[in-house]
Amino acid sequence: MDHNPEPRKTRIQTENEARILDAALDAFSLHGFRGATVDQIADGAGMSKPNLLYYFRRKQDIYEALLDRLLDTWLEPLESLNENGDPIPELRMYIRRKLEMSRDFPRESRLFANEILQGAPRIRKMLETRLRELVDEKSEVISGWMKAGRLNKADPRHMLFAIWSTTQHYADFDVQVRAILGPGRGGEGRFEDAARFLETLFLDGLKPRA
Amino acid sequence: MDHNPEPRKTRIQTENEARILDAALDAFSLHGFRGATVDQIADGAGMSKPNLLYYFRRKQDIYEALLDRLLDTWLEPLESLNENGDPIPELRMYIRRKLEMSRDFPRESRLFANEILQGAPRIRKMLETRLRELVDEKSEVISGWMKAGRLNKADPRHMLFAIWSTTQHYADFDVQVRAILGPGRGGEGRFEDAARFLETLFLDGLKPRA
DNA sequence: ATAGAGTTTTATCAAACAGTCAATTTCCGT
DNA sequence: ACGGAAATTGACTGTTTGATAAAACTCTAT
Repeated sequence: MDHNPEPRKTRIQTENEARILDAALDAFSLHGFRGATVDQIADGAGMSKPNLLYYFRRKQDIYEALLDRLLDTWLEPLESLNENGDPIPELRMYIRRKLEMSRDFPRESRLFANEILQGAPRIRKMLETRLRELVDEKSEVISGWMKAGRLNKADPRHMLFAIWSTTQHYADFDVQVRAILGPGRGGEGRFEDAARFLETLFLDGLKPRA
Repeated sequence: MDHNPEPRKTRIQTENEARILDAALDAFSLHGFRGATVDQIADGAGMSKPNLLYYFRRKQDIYEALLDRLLDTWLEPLESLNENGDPIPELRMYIRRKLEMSRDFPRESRLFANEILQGAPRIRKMLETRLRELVDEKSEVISGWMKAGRLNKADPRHMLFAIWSTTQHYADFDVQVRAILGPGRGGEGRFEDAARFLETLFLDGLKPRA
């Protein structure tokens, strides 16, 4: 009755798939799906193109495997926004974690940015279902906090957009950020500066209290 | 003595260059430099590929002409930030204008986003010189406002990053924004909702006043 | 050690690609 | 209306690209 539902992976298979996906992340995050080439990925993974295509039969398969694999990681911080926590620390934590993801996984951020920039042809469905439901759910939570007077009243969805955009900016626009901050301010400390600024912005805003 | 410094442009030349640049903006903003093809652009411009290449000899020339042409437009709102104005209205105006640019020129925004995402190989120099100097100058203005107690103290450069990222998000991540807001909230009104939210965020923040 | 699955390589293909060229057609000032 | 400049076209080139086939090699469980 066992019709071989999950072919067991060999050591080599596991290793090579990992190398391929890593090289593919480099290529796709930098050039987008169309701009990246299989040769480039094979080169980065240190193997011949036909050998790469032995593991992933089509270029598209590599790309989709990457997106699949990264999706959960990407949404996890929002998923763990806790309705029963204090709004301010919850928000602070969410912003901090999103910023850390930009610092630690910039390629992943750029991969998603590229995909969405190009019209999200391969994850449109996911955006309209899974992501939308998650945002709907968490928007209710935030809305509840606002109605209880524990947060200023504002559109919770646009609030999430603002958190995403400001934090992901440090991965997606890294080149620009570093060009502007220069070698001094643009070093490793830039993420702490960003964290400090974003905390001020999201909690207090910029208008001095009268 | 006249060694033909600026060959006069004919009517057809003017028209065709405009059509090409428009079609190129479609293509490059959606697929990036490497992902867009000359055939695609020629098709969009309604002419044959050799004819297109009669006006721009290389693909790269079209791309660079686009970037050149759009740069001034793109930086203009920041350039017109007025040191002698009131900080709050100045900020409000700047955010509003940047948001309007996302609404009215989403392709231009995506073109720059693509270029920077891909490491800014063709505008790196400009980022490190012209843009950086502009930001330095305006950061001083903002810093002055903060020192005078007319704005909360915060890093002015990261403040600009926040304004850029939140406003451009509505152009660059438009697909995602619309997927999440749905047909109801995602209609034309989304920019007014965004404007309202961003004003609340940047001026008051989210923490209720004690 | 060996058989067979698993892996890698060489050789190759057709399509897509950026760009060229010579020949033709259209435009426009006189 | 006409002559020369400007514009357009079809046919083509060399290269890159994604993908395939089959042969050769390597690993591993027995």
